[in-house]
Amino acid sequence: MASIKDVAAQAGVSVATVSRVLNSHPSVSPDARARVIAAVETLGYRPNAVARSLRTDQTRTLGLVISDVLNPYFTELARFVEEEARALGYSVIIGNADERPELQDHHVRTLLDRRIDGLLVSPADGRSPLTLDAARGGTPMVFVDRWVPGVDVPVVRADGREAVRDLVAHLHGLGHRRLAIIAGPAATTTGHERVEAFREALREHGLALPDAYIGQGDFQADSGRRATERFLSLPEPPEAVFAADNLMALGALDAIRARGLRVPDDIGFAAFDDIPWFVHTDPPITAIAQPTAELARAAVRALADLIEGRPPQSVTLPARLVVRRSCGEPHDEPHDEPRGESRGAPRGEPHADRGREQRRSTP
Amino acid sequence: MASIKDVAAQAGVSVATVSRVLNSHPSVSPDARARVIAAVETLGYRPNAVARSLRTDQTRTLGLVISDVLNPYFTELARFVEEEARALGYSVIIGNADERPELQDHHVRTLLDRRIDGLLVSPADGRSPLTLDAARGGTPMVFVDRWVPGVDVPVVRADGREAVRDLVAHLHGLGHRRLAIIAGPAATTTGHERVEAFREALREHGLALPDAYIGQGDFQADSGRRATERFLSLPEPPEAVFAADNLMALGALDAIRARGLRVPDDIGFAAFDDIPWFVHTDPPITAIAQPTAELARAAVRALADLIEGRPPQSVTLPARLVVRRSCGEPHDEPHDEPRGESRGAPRGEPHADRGREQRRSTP
DNA sequence: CCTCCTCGTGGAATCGATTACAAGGAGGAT
DNA sequence: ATCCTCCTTGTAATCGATTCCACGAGGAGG
Repeated sequence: MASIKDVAAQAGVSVATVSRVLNSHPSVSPDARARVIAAVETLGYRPNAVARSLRTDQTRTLGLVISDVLNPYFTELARFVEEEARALGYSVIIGNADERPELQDHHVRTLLDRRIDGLLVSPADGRSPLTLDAARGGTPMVFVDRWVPGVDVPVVRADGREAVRDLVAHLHGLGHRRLAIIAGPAATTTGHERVEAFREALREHGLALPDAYIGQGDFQADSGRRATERFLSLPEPPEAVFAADNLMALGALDAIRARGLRVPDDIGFAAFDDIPWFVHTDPPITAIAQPTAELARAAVRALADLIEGRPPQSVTLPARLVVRRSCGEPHDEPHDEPRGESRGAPRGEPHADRGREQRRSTP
Repeated sequence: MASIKDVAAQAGVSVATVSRVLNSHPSVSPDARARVIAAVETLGYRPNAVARSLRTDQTRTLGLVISDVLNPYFTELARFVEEEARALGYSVIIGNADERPELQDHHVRTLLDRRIDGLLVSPADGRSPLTLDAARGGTPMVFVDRWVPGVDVPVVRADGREAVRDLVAHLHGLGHRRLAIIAGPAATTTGHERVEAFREALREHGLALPDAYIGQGDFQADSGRRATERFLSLPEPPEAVFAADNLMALGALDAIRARGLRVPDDIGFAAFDDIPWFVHTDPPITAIAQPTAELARAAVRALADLIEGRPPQSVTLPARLVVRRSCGEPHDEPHDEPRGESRGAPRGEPHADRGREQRRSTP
């Protein structure tokens, strides 16, 4: 592969001049510039990013460590992160922790070894010392979605408290009283925050959240399945189950279906994180949607600010409840309402069924 | 951040010795080795991968350019690719082309600039000259899933021909005669191969595939929606629709639902690519499943072979039909069969509903 | 006791860029 | 004509590693 020396030789100038042309430094004569450009063209030269990074001590690369690529929420996040980063002139390297702390460490280490300019982390485990060392060691870092309390790192996340309150009001309004939750790992903020928000919302309705109604999950489908099986085996099983992420929701649905039960007739159901498929499940699933694109953009901007020496901003955006049919039919709608063509969604709507959905802001 | 010089100074040896210890070169005295290791420890030294890459001319990194991260099939592929690569001592950088040729070019260029050791590509557009130039330019490359004919690059892919034939037999057996397909872009191999397989299978049953029954999609949900709307507006709409990937399937379901039609009663439905959610849709969707993990592993191994100078192997694995209920109830099963606990799947089954599924190999 | 090998070690070149510094030439002001 | 600027250019140092080569010490063999 051609190097800068080859270009210099071909253009009859020194490597310094070639470099100046490449970096659009002003003091290069039009003649030299033209000759360099021609040489670059004929040789098909592309600067070696590795060498450049070594010299300039910057890679124009961001690391993104997410907890689980197979989780559509994180996939979407990753996609928007890359988009915004590209707009700001950065590349993104994704590390998938698979909800395993040691894998998270592996990726953080690898990314640090590659001297990425900054790190976007959604910690699978807040206790990993490696990540915190990196932050203290001066690596620009921003937490997305999940964070670690007590560390001086900007946080970009969604606040589901209001939406959870709306959800509980919705469930309560439909007559459900025994409400259970499948929680994420306690080592993650999203793991216990969602439980606390749920517990608090229940209290507002004079309801308790017994331990038996808290399933310990790990944000993976299997744990949702197991927790739900346990719920259903209880002498007094819950009337509605709330899964704290969409993968555990998948597992929970598996378990409910395996029992031969029907949602919402036999049991109400809702999930955190909204994904396109929730419109097409049987029945469509009531979910709490996060503003993923905005989160991604805010996180990248905060990280870029940190890297480029501007003051970064922590951001918290509200999640919102999207009501569908998995908790029961709303009272004000007839049960066997005809579904004609007239109900078709207008063009441009991302999902046709959204016409039936009700969005809640505050009750 | 500490460099190799700092370690050398701390250990009282030269940088050469430090480097030898780091690369476990045999001729280092036990004493020196111990001092270096201690120095590395106290300084928290980690070798700079950028500098190392510049010198050794290898990055131990693979590039993976996929057509769309939001497509669960590719996400899964990416996950397994990273897993296998990690096992072989490589990192992976993912580039998401979003089905846009110019974005694919952007990522290929960026990855090449970073001097990745090899490239795994699922071409969004076979006509992109950049990718082919790279292949001819000597960059180790392997095509996954999609490929470009007439280029000397190993291909790892699934062959859906048999499974499509099984699907058509299944549809025919359920009485469907007017069958339509939502195709992917003609510029991709998977785009036209699936149509050809479908057409051929229809011919075996004496059925034709009129142009009106071929929807031109682009592997994105929206195109599936539009194609399906067009099908349903036909004077003689198809009795069953086959979507060539899971995202177009999502769009197609949106369109069917918007019309107030029911699957499978009003229209039969099937899709290429099986995803976990297909078990929980209304109704569960009959799909053609690809052996994603095996494809990913084979692709990474082929690429590693190429990089490390061994002869690489092209691999083609069969896809297989997974029958659920979206094409109609199988004749030999009662329609309103009771769903008791006895039908629950055994523990350990990834998805509970699989108990109901029938796997076909050949009709 | 001398020679030859082996082993451990350090010096220095190298990878491909960027950039500080010096130097040469052109042009304007005096 | 001389001096001073400004503009352009090249030489060489540098980033942090790896690795070739040379050198000295020490042991084996003659």
